[in-house]
Amino acid sequence: MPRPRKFDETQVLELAREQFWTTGFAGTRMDDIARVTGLGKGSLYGAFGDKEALFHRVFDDWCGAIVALAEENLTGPDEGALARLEAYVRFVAANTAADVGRRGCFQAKGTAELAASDESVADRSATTMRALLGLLSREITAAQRCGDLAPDADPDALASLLLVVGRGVEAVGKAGLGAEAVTSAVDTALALLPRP
Amino acid sequence: MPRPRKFDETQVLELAREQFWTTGFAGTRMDDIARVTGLGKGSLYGAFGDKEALFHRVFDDWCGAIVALAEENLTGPDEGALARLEAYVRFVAANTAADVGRRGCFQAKGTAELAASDESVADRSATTMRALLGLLSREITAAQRCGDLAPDADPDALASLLLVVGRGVEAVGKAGLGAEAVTSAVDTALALLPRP
DNA sequence: TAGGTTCTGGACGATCCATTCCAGAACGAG
DNA sequence: CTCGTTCTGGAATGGATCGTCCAGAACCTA
Repeated sequence: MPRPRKFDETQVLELAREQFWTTGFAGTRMDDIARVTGLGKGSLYGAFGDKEALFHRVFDDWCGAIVALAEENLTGPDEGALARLEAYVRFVAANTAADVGRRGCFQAKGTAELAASDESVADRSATTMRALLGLLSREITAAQRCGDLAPDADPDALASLLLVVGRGVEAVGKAGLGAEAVTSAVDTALALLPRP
Repeated sequence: MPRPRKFDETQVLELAREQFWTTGFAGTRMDDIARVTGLGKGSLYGAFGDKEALFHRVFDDWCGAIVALAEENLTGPDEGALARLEAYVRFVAANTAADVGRRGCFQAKGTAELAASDESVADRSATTMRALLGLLSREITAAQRCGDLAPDADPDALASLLLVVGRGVEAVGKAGLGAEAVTSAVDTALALLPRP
């Protein structure tokens, strides 16, 4: 009869993610993961496979969470679409502005470190970008339907811009540009959206 | 009488940078640097100090080059300011669109990996962002003077937006979003700049 | 040519690190 | 309570890696 595991997998994965987020894939040792989770390495390897498998696991989970959060925030009646778009982009910017330790986004950092050499990370990142683009485009189309955005504007183009702005503020925030410039860029981008 | 060095320092630094660019700081071994430069480790350590010192050297040089290139492209008579701004942002996007290996920008990747833990990298990144912001703002002001951009628009806000767009396209390109979306975002951003 | 000084490269030492191993413990069915 | 099975943790293994060391070579002046 199998003995059940003693630890909470969800919590262990969260702690592992935080460590990978802070020190990157190559810069994190399995001893670090063991220390922050309180588990022995035998348990970590038994439960999650090797270091790479664990990283893929937490990275995939995080990418999924990002998309789920965007979907949650970018769904509703047409009338509220523009407000939701603005709130979402401001939310992304606020996260960056609040990031005084300049840790940056886990998804962006994992991508920066590994996308060129790890196909799994590369694919997952691309899938995530396309999903976010799709959600933004859908919401822009909704805003256009109820007359809050210019009906002749290309929704995919505007979606690309908003995605790029979201990712750009994360990048410049991580690089050390002040919160004021970050907020300013977002306000400007939103103010420039074409109205009817 | 001192014996001159046998190797070309500039070339060695360039090769070292390429290796750090490809595999990151933690993911690069000094043996890798030795291999791609053709030097022994005794020579590397003798000439450049330790691994961290070498990384700082090539990172600082690269940040300087980025700013110098931007300054070169964002200088001239007022009449050409808007064209230079557009060309510069398109140039940044074109680099991203052409990056099929998804290597991304060395400065962005170094920042992503190390800014949270390495003060020297953090400072250099912040300085670079501020310099780029200043150059963009100056050029926007020039475009406003000759009537190509709305004179009442806040140049710093527009500069923040263009910087964020430049960094954002690099981030989404690295993440795997297609060249079409990248180009689209840039075209849209430039099209939305406020004209008189 | 000789000699003083510096450069060179790769073996080496010390430490690091991913992963395995296994004795002991925990679990639950019979 | 017993016993079969799985879990656990941390020592051990084997290889990795940073940085040092030093014999030999290269350089250049006298």
